[in-house]
Amino acid sequence: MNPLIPDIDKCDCTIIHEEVVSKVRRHMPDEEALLDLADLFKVFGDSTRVKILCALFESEMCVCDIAALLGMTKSAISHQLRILKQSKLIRNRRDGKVVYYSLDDEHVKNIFDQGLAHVSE
Amino acid sequence: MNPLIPDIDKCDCTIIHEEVVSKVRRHMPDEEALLDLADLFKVFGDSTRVKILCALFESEMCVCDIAALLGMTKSAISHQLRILKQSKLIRNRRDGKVVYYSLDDEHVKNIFDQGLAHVSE
DNA sequence: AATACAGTTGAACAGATAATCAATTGTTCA
DNA sequence: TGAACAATTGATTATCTGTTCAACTGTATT
Repeated sequence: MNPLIPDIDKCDCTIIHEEVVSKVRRHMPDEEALLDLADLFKVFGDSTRVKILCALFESEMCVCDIAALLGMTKSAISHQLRILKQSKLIRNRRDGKVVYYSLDDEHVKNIFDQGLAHVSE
Repeated sequence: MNPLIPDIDKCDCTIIHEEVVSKVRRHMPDEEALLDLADLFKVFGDSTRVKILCALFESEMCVCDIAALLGMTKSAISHQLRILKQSKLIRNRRDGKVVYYSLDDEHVKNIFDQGLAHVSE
């Protein structure tokens, strides 16, 4: 094995631009950060969750409200709210029988705006 | 059917905050834009594609380079590059036998930076 | 205590998805 | 022309994921 090109023995091809690969490798974020980043975008990658987040940009809402807004069952919404909460994107508070959900992150709006800028081109 | 609350007959619950729901509904982006937005984030929601995009932040790369960098087969990389290209996030140019890929969108970096800001908290 | 209702949960099913493998295309060079 | 290699493609398979359904929890009200 060529000692100059470690960690790439799994690749089924000849290295064409060795300097480029090692330069890029030095600048890449940690593996763990990239996995977390992909997981975050995975949460954004569902239209139901996107709609929920967009709704919460405007106002705090209870599960019933969101279900009515999106024309879906409370169960389906609740499952998605759980995922959004696990990702620390939303928070909730209980008032009697009603549970209100709201945004818990200031980055989401920026991310969505940039995303909308891309898709509307 | 109550004419004051259209479009929500599929919901299995009593409307609790009718004013909130209709106010939010007025401010929501178009259904189509939200579906496109979710599809865009779906593309970002895979660690292989995230790594490819991060790599291309640094430098134009050929399929071989990317495969070597990530320790994956050219085939697997090529499949993902196709998805990224369909989403107009990257472009390519051919030089002889080699195909070089590079970024084709200025929003991606901003989106990733905001995303990394969220996950690193 | 009993009823009503907002919300949650877990199992199950259908649809989507990413890596693998084998076959193929496209280009260079001898 | 044919060998070599970068890259692409389609089918297959294992895995993941979102909704549905039924059962359940928690709180208020009578």
